[in-house]
Amino acid sequence: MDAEAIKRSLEGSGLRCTPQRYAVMAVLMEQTRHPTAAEIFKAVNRADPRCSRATTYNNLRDLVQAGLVREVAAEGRAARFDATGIRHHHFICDRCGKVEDVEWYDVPQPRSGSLGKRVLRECELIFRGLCAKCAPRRLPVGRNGGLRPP
Amino acid sequence: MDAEAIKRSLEGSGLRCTPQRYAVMAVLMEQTRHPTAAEIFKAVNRADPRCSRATTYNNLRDLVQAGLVREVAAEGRAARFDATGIRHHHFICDRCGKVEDVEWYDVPQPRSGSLGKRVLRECELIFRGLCAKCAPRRLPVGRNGGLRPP
DNA sequence: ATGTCACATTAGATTTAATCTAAACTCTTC
DNA sequence: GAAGAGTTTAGATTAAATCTAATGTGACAT
Repeated sequence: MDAEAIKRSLEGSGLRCTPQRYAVMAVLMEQTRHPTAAEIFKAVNRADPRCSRATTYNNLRDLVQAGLVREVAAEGRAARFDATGIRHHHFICDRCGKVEDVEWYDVPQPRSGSLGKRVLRECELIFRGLCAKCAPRRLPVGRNGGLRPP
Repeated sequence: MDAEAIKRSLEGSGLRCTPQRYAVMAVLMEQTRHPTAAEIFKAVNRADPRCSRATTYNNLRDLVQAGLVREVAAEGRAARFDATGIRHHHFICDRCGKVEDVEWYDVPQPRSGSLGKRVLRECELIFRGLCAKCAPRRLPVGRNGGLRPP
């Protein structure tokens, strides 16, 4: 995505396009994987050493609130983020913890009643296993994770 | 689950049934929700004030390694755990962050090819929205935004 | 242009979660 | 009862995230 588009999407959400905010957004969009907040800070701070940690975290919070960025559910202690506009599922590597995108497809709704009084907004799939990089070294001793055969 | 069953499942996995290990397991099994490591430590430590933090974390790690407990994928910085009895999906509340179980059902596999060289072990669904407690009020995250409750 | 006000940013301190360390304890087996 | 693997402990340490209080910036009404 080009600079203008980032600028427009920020301002469309009522956020000023400051250099720091822009940098956070740009780092997130050029990544295919989902960096942690700390990684984003390092990348932004490397590009402009005057950008502080608090600003990165504040901007991340603001971007999530504005809906331009999502926090990704994953194990591990560091929050991971995701700015891609396209819907996708996630694949988490058992071995290295990386979070990758998996092409989107629709998922059947839960049996009516099993959600009770809850209000459903969205749902996504989390796949687990070994990523392309970790897979060749050793095959897992896994059980079938409830997958329906094709 | 009763005490004997916990003891047996620990020993079946090659883990000694120590009072501390037992306590961690018991706390996890009596919870319908998925406590964070810190909450588990507090609960175990309240029951037996002599149980240290490191032991709780060690035991949690050992139990996950033995496959008796799973770490649950969720936003937020604290690891959440789940004594894997029955398979289930997860519902995460947008407002209060609680993680609840949703009845299990099988999920269709991704289109062949979209996983590439990755090795799939399991998959689960993550639903997002408002939990039964938060749904009726529709208030912003955190505190009451100055509105009088209904 | 200048004063003002809301929004942003900053360095550094603080809080919180998790992990590490080194010593001590406890079973089990010989 | 000595040896040794496996556990536990208190406290120190690391790492991530957040808070604080001061400062900077830009829009805009006067």
